[in-house]
Amino acid sequence: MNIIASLQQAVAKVVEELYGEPSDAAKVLVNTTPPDFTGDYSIVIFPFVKIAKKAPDAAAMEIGESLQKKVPEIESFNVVKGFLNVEIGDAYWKKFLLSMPVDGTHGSLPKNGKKVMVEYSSPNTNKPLHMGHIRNILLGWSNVKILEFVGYEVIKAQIINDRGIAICKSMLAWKKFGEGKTPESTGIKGDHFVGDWYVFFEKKTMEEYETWQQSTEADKAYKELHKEGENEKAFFKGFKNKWFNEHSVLGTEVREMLLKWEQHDPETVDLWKMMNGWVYQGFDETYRDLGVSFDKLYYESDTYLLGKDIVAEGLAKGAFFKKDDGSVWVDLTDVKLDEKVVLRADGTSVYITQDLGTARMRHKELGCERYLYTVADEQNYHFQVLFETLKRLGEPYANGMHHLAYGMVELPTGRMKTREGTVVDADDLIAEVIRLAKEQASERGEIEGLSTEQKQENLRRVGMGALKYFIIKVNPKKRMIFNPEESLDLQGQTGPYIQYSYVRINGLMQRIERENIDLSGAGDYTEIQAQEKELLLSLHGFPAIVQAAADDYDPSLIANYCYALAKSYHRFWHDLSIFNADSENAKAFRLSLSKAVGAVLASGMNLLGIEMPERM
RNA sequence: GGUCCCGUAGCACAAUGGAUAGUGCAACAGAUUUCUAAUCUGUAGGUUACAGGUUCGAGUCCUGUCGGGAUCACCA
Repeated sequence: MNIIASLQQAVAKVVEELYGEPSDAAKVLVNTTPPDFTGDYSIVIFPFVKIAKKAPDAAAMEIGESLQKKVPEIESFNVVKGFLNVEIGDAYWKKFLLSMPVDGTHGSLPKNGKKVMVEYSSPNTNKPLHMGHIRNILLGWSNVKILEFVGYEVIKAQIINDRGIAICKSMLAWKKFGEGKTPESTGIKGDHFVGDWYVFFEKKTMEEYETWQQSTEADKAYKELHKEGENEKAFFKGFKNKWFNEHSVLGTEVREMLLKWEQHDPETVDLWKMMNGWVYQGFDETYRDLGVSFDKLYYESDTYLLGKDIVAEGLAKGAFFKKDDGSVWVDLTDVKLDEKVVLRADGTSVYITQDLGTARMRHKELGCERYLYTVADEQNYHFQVLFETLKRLGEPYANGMHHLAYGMVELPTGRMKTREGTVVDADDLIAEVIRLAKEQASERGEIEGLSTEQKQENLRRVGMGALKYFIIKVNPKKRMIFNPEESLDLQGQTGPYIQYSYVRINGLMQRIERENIDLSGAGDYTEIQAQEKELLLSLHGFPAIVQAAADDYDPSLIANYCYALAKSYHRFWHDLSIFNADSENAKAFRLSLSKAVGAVLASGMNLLGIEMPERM
């Protein structure tokens, strides 16, 4: 058994024996001892002083003495201000190290037979992926890996928002002004190509709007509708949506196009398929660069009409009610949410209608125990409403629903805005960080003995490691500020820092192989140093970190863990000789320790979707 | 205005209610006859927004104030 669990149980037992009151072993607090104190683990004694009817230090001494008799691994203990610090004997640590798997399975759990779906990315097809998508994708992917690691079968899914007015704007712009150009003919990546036409549409619309503002019609609208003291500029800014819906030629045309699409007009559907096809080719490339994939693709064009049957059921069950105009609502005011419409008066769906339908359809298809929706926290309210509504409908999977919410990514100048051109494009960012890695590598001089392809691949991993680590290390729930210029450091608390410690270990492992070094003396090493103990404690704690990350859906815990482990390793490397160690046993031990650290680093980073370079 | 989230060093981020609030960047000063210096060591930087409360113990929990953000569409 894990020593921490042993300590917890022993403490609970000792407390009961000494003071006659049972206590919960799981609630006994065992921390790693801070560096300034002696010991490996510290047990917090304060919770027991009341029942002990003694001063904290006296109770701690008493518990410590009984504990030492019960737990043979305890070598010594000391008491400081109500903390019981225990030191674990080297025998335990050596045994731990030699029994720790180095094949990447340390901390993993056997298959538990349960299924989880993780939905992530879920882009719109009218524009390329940006910084915000990257956070979403890395978070989703990382959760997939972590859940698999602790035993779940995970289904990776995305819903592609492939329909609606937005994609029609791109389609219309291309049809009117595209002159038959294609991504192929222009050499522009498909998703960017289609996104460019969306932007072009917006530009043309603005031109039309500005021209219209000179018309007598506009003059009339201003005179009739402007607020007291509102000048023309302010008025027309606020009037834009109304103008687009009621006066714009392009607006009319694009709405006609959407209508044609909904009526399955063959020409429109063909155009839609062709342009979305371009977008998917582009997305595939970005997903490949990010190293992610999906098991299930859902298209909004297939799901947007779902959910009406559920609404009818809900109405019959009395979970929903109908208003006089025929619209259907759910009343959630008793749980501090509002009344929400679930079906329009004309019988057409709203956003939540299709989400209700999609949830049921997916459960029927996948039968998962849990469903995770990786979506930005601006939709918190929507998911509260969705999940609560599913519960009221009595859907059997409703309690397994979870909104994996994450904070928005902002720039130092504020939110990213398409219109202001401040959106950080995903592909640009990926290219830039790899370029940066190459630039910095060339300043460091050549690595010998590698082919050009190997070098390129290593540097790609370094660049992507920097980018991914920078994003995934932040607690997902928090908003994050992304500074593209300053943020992609390759020094300090970064992906490359961790990768570098792995590369150092990799060098050792190659030498072990080259020189056919025997590691069997590791168990006979007798003087574990502080730097070594630090590593052992860290390796020992990895499974608990993974479990916490899985429980909280929080990969940043693993990111911070990997950094701490790498930092300990760099210090160990600096302070202690490995191949030139004082004894053969020390050498064997340090090499074994290095091997274990390398395995856990690679495994931890893999859970974050980060690959390790062999050399750098 | 209602609801929810956030406020930690110049900046970016840590800290299951536990010891003296940590780490990186930026700044300054050092370390390479030794397994890769994308490394290591040191200096400086804090009334954890503010005011109360609960607790043996509060950055963390509760209340209020101030500041920031999200959301409250028959949009998605």
